[in-house]
Amino acid sequence: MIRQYDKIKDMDLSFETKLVDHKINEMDTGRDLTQCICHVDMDAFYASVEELDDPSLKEIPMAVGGMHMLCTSNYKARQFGVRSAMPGYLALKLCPQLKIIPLHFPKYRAASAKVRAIFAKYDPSFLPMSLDEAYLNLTNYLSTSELTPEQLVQQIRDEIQQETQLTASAGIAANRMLAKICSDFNKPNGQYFLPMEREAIMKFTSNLSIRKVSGVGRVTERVLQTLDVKTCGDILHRRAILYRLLSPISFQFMLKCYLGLGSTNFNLESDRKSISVERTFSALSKPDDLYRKVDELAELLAVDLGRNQIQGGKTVGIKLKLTSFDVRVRSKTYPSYISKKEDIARIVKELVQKELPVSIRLMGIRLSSLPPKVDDDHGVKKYFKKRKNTDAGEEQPRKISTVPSSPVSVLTSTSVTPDTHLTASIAANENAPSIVAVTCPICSRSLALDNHQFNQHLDECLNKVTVKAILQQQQQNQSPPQDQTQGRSLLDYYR
DNA sequence: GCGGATCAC
DNA sequence: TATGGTGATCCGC
Ligand SMILES: Nc1ccn([C@H]2C[C@H](O)[C@@H](COP(=O)(O)OP(=O)(O)OP(=O)(O)O)O2)c(=O)n1
Ligand SMILES: [Mg+2]
Repeated sequence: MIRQYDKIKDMDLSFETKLVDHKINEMDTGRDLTQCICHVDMDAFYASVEELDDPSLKEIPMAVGGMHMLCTSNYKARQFGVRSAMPGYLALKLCPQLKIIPLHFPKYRAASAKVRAIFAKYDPSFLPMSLDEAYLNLTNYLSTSELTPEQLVQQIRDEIQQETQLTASAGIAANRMLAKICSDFNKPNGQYFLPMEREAIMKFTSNLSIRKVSGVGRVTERVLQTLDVKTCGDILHRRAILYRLLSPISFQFMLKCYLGLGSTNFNLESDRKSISVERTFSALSKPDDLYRKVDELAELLAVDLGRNQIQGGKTVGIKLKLTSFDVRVRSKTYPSYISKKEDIARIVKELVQKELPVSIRLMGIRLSSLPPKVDDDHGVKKYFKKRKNTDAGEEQPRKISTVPSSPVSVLTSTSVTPDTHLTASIAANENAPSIVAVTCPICSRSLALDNHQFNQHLDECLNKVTVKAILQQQQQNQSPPQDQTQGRSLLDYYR
């Protein structure tokens, strides 16, 4: 894609610009500002639930999880850089006083149920995204009430606090994408209202970091940064380039970011497409050990199948994470549904066997191509679709990639290089493959990287300011001849 | 349909 | 000592 970019960047793209402008105009005109969408997100959820049972935890840095992995942390701990999905033992290096509390899922489920009961009062069709998070469409409720959106959401949050002693943050806006971002604006224990008006929305997005948009993760952020796109507003300046470089789906998603468009309706009860189970363990490589794992996982998966009343799946897949952390996925599709644990185990073992020899730290098994959901609703009713939502291609961000063959490249000729997946092409097409030994000015590690890799490394280092500041502080404070390995491993984690 | 990858939570 | 688990989507074959 970099190569494509180099080729395109100096071309005259007035034609593309005109075409894109027309599309933008179309989308802008179709904007739906009639709905009032609210995103509610509980604050430091698991940690806050733990603080209910032990209020002394509120005063100290605390995280929930184990030495292997933390699920979340309270806000005191976040000041030290302790976050979700961080190994506990590394978090302890950032914050030696950190107290780690084991997970208590039944408590989180109970708290979640209370919160959801409140959601249901204001929107019976609310859309839960996880135990601690949901979207509500408040349009109907507001039409029967004198309250302003802000007053109503304040009331909902008050009610949550009364019922659970837990605090929530909320965002109110014209669609899900915006409401989600707004809920983060005044977190914790706050709310933000973005008026359902075009001007307010355009002002809001113009300066908004693209990374705030759900669906734009670390990788996508970096790629867009390469194209000088840091905010949603930047998308307009680079619209022609983006049109040429991105797939139609990705480009459409970018325009939606620029315009602040998003879905307003909730596709409840969409069919599940796969069911899986995976486990991490200390390294295994002996075939007998691997096959024993297969049996354990097949048993778990079979139970889960029954619990969810799923007949089976036609596609059986495995996932192996090597001790190098490389991941391999393999799958095979059959003409009939697989469901018995013995059948699952047999097929999975065949798939595993082909990968031998391997040394792995994780094994996962998965069934997909599941049967269409059984409606326990009999009779002809089901033939009259309860179509609450006819949105085709609704909320599909993800996967920035090169456009297969843009309309223009068809005109301009020649089968250009087969466009590869974005990340692959960045690695492969990097114009200066010369690997150079350099020393990172931030983490002081010597690195053997090409130019692009080095820049990525710098980005990472700069993104982790909090972590590094604390690390350096610790290195200074502690006796000089100390764990070189500890500092290194922590930085490796943020590679 | 397959495999790699990204993303949310 | 120690770097999770589940499900979805997208891309290019
Ligand atoms: N990678 C992750 C992210 C989150 N969670 C769990 C723990 C969180 O408590 C819960 C909710 O996720 P959030 O992203 O909403 O994080 P918190 O609610 O903990 O914090 P906050 O919303 O205040 O930022 O999901 C997890 O297990 N693994
Ligand atoms: Mg939360």
